[in-house]
Amino acid sequence: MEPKVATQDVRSHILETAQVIISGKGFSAVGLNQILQAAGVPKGSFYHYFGSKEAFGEELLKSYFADYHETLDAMLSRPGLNGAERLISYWQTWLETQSACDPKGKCLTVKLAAEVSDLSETMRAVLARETSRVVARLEQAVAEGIEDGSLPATLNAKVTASTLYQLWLGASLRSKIIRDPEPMKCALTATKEILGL
Amino acid sequence: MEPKVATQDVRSHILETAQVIISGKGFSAVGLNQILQAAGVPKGSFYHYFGSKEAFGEELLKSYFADYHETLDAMLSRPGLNGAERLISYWQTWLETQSACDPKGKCLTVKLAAEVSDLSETMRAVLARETSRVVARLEQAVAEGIEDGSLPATLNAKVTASTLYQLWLGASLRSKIIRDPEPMKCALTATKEILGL
DNA sequence: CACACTGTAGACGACTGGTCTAATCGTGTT
DNA sequence: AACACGATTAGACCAGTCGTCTACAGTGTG
Repeated sequence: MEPKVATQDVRSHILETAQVIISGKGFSAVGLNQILQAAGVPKGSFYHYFGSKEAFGEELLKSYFADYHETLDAMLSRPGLNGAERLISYWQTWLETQSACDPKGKCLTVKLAAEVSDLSETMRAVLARETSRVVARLEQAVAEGIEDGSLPATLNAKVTASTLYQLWLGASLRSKIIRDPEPMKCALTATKEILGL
Repeated sequence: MEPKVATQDVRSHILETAQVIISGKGFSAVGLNQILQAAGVPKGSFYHYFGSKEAFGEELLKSYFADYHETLDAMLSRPGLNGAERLISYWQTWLETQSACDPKGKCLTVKLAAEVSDLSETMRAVLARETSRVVARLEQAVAEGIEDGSLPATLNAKVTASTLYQLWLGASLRSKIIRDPEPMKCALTATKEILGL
């Protein structure tokens, strides 16, 4: 017998299970059945926790980004490093997690952005809002790097953050296509170049 | 009554119709019925021309890239411009076509890469091969720019081409998410920067 | 005319999709 | 012990999926 879990945990358990599956197969291509079967939750329960598949997708993204922001902020606040080093450590981590096979760490933005943006307005809105927050946090980090002198003062923090985020989004996409981390390595080189390092 | 069309045209007609629909809704989310109804072609014909939905997807990508390579090559061969100008004109065009509403011009790579890469090995292979050809053509263009002196000789053609392609892939993705061409404008600025213009 | 062949036509099968209603379960109160 | 009531679930539901299959139209050839 499975250990009994509190009600809120069922919800999170569905979300966690789904994240792994969906980050692999996408949103439309995955049925509720598959997710619920994997989670060991009966189909009837789904609509007790979520209003619809779309609402569920929204929650999935929200919970994913909640984690993401936390990790991101931790990395960009790490003491003992200057601004430039903190930024590079972030992208170094990106490279590593996205190269690894572990589906748990795969980026949902890369996987779902194109598919979901034309499919669900609410899900797109979550992606828009949350990725903007990521870029804003990166912008802050760039500004800090300029402040502490580890980055050239000639940089425009906003544009630089945007550019780098886009570069890495695209690099991840291309790595996905060719099944090789080389594009992300290339992106890391370019990142250092752009940051004047 | 519809005008009678030659047999080969039915095949292309299906492909053209599908491209518009799929570049909007994605691959998994679109059913054969929808495509065939829009094209005015019965289901029986579909399986006469294509072995399966997946095989069809492969052909769709191939035909898309056939056009793409042609346009790309035309743009990067245009006489009267130096290497740098030809490159910029390509990205200027990218910005315009992807900002426009016309679904006919939407980039299938941006739309399908993430979805398809984990869904169909054969479709992924087409994407891998064809995007590599695009990058190779860009690399050649960068090399020409260095040759004719319109680009700095310090550039590494291969890395630069890769980086720029990835940057634009990501910029398009982010523009899709936030429904605003601003990321691509930012990419254009960054492109000029990277090219030393 | 008879035949073969290419392509059209769409009904059909087996199955899966998301959704919802109606019943069951669990727990706390009387 | 009996009840009530919300939390949870089983399973029906139908629309839609891809793919198959048979029937047939049109054309060119012998």
